[in-house]
Amino acid sequence: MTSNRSVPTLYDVAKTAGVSTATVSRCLNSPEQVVEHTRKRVLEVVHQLGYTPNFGARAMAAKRTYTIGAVIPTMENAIFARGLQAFQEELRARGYTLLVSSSAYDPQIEEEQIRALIARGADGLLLIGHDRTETVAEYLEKQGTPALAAWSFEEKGALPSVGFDNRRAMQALAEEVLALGHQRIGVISGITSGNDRARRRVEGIRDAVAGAGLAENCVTVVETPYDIANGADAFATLMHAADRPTAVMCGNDVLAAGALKAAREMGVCVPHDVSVTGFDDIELAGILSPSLTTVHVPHREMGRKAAQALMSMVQHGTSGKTALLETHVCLRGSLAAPGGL
Amino acid sequence: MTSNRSVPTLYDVAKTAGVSTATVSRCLNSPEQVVEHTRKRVLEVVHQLGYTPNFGARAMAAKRTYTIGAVIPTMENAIFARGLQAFQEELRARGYTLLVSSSAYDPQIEEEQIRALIARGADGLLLIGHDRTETVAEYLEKQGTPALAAWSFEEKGALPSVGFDNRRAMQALAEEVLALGHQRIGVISGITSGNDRARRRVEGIRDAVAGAGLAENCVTVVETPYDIANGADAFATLMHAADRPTAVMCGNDVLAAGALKAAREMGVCVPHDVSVTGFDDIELAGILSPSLTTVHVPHREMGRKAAQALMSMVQHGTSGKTALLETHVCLRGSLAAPGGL
DNA sequence: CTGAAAGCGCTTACAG
DNA sequence: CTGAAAGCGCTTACAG
Repeated sequence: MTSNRSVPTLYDVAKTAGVSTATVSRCLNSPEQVVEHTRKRVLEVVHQLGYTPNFGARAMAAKRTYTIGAVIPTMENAIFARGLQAFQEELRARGYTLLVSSSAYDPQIEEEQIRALIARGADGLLLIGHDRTETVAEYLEKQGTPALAAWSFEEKGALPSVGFDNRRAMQALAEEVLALGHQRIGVISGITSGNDRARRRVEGIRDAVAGAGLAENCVTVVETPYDIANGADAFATLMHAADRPTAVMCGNDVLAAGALKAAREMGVCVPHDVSVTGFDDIELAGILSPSLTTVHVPHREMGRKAAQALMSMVQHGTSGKTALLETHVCLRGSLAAPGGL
Repeated sequence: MTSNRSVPTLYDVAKTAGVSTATVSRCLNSPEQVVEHTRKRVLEVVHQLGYTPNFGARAMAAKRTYTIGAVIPTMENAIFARGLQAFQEELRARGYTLLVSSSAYDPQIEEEQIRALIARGADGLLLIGHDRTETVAEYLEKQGTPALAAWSFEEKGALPSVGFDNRRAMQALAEEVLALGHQRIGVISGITSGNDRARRRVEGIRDAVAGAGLAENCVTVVETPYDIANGADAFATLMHAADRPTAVMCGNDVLAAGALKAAREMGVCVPHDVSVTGFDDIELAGILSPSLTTVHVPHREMGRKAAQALMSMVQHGTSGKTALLETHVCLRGSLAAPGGL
C-alpha cells in the first residue's frame, strides 16, 4: 500500500464517469453485466485516471486474490527451478500469479512463510514434501486454504501430492549399482530430518541392499546439506575411511557434483577408482565429466501437473487427487563395475 | 482469503476477551500502549482462538504490509540465487517477508509481475537492471512504491541502484585476455535487447579491444538466451567459422559451462586450442574442468546492501542512494595464451 | 489506559 | 441495466 494521495480509487472513477461505484466495479469484474454504452465510458475514465484496483480491498471484499504461493526449501540450486518455472507458466495461463518464498530448509521459516502467504491472501499453496509439524497441518486445515505437496508422492500424506516415489526411484538406481557388483556403498545424503525426500532415498538404497541379500553394513551414510562444497567434503570423508566404498551414491546431483570435484582434486578417478551417482538429472548433470549417472525426474511435467491439480482445488473446491509420476534411471559415464570395468 | 466461516476475526477476540477491537488491535501492534493485565488476557484469547489478522484488511487500514517483492529474470539458473538469499535474510532480520516472481526475461511479464506485486501491497520492490519501458517507470512513479535496481550500477538510472559496473568489469577481464596475445575474440552474449547487463558486458569487451589498438572486427558476437545448451550451440557456431577465435568470452558462467561442454564434445581442448571465460563466478564455475576464468561478483554483499538500501527507502522514505560494488577477475585454468602456452 | 467511531477501497446481494 | 447500502476485517486519531 502506498500513502500517495494521488492514487485514484473506485470512487474517483465513479464520480468522474458519473456512475456509481457498483457500476465501475462491474465494468471491471463482470463487464457483460453492463451495457456497452456506459462500460465504454467508464473504461475510458479508468484508463485516463490510470486507475488500478486496490488489491487488499478487493481481496477482502471478494475473498480471492488470484495468487498462488509456493514455499520451496531453496533457490540456491536448480533442483526446484525447472519444475517451478513450469508451474508458474501453467498458472499464468489461467490468470494466476505465483509468489515464491524460500525456507532455507528450516521448518520454522517454512511455517512463517506459509503463514505469511496465507495472510497475504494466497488462494492456494504449493509446498515441497510431506514433513511438517502438527501445528502447520492444523493451521492449513483451519484456514481452509488448498495446499498441495510436490516432489514427493505419498499415498496417505496429510496433503494431496503430485510427485514421484523417492524411495522406489532411488532403489531402482541402487539395484543397477549392485548389479554391477558393488558391495561397499557410500551414501552422501541430504539432511534427512524434516526432509522426507532425502529419507526415502536412503531407504531406497537400503531396500536394494537387502533385496540383493547383502548385509546392512555394506552401506555407510553421511548426511550433509545440499551444496557442492558439502558434497566434496563428504566424499573426502568417505574415501578416507578404512573401508573405501567402491560406489558413492549421492542424494542429489548437486552433492554428486561436489563428489566429482573432490575426486578430481584427490586424484581419484571416476569411475575407475570409484563410481558416483546423483539424483534429479538437472542440467548440471550434463556438464560434469564424467557425465553423471542419475535418476531422471520429470520436473516440467511435475510442475505442470501440480498446477493443474492445485487449480482444480482452488477453483472447484475439489479435494485434490494425488498423482504419481514416473522416474527413470539414466546410466552415464560416472558408473561402472568396481575397478572401472 | 478463505471463505471458511470459522476463521476468527478481531471482533471475535474482542468479544470473548470483553474488550474493544481497538484494544485487541493495540495488543498486537503496539503492546506497550496496553496495560499488562488486559494485554495478557487478550493475547491468551488470541492464542486460544488461533486468531491471525486478516492481511488485506490490515494492509488497507494501515497502508503497509511488511512485504518486499522481487522480480528476477529467471530462477532457472543460479545467477540470482545467492544474492537473493542474502537479500531475503537481511529482510527477514528486519521483520519483512520477501516474495519473488520471475519474468523469464520477458519485459511484458516483468511489467505484469511488478503490477501484481504492487497491487498485493508490496512496500518496496527489488528489480534487476535498468532496461524498462516508460510505462513501467511512470507506473512506479505514480504508485509511489520505492524500488531499487540491482545487479547493475548506473549513475543516472531511473531507479537508484546497488550493483556493479558490468562494462568495466568485463573490460578488465577482456584486458587480461588481450594481454595474453589473443587477437580473435568470440563472444557469446546473452540477449542484449532489454538487458543492460548483457549489453554493457559486450561494450566492455569492445572498450578493451579499442584500448589495445585492435580493429573492431577482431570481435565476433553471438547472442543467445542464458542457458547451457545455447552456450554449447553458440560455441560450435563460433568454432566452425572461417576464422576461429582463439578465445571465447561468455556473457556469464552458464553460457561458459555450455561452451566447455561443447568443446569437450568437439574434441577441442581448452585452453590449448581455445580459451574460454565466464562472468559471475557462481558455484558452477568451480566444478567445471578446466576451472573457469571469470569475473567474481560479490553476490551476497550485493544482496545485503540492496536490502539495506531498500529498507531505508521504505522505512524512512529516503530517496535511495546508489552504491557501486567492486568485482574482480578470477584467473583460472580455462584461460591461457593462444596455443595454450 | 481504553472505547466509540470513522475510514481504508472494494464487491455484491437486493431492489428497482 | 444500474444504484444505494451493507459488509469485508482491520487501524487510528480523537475523546475521555
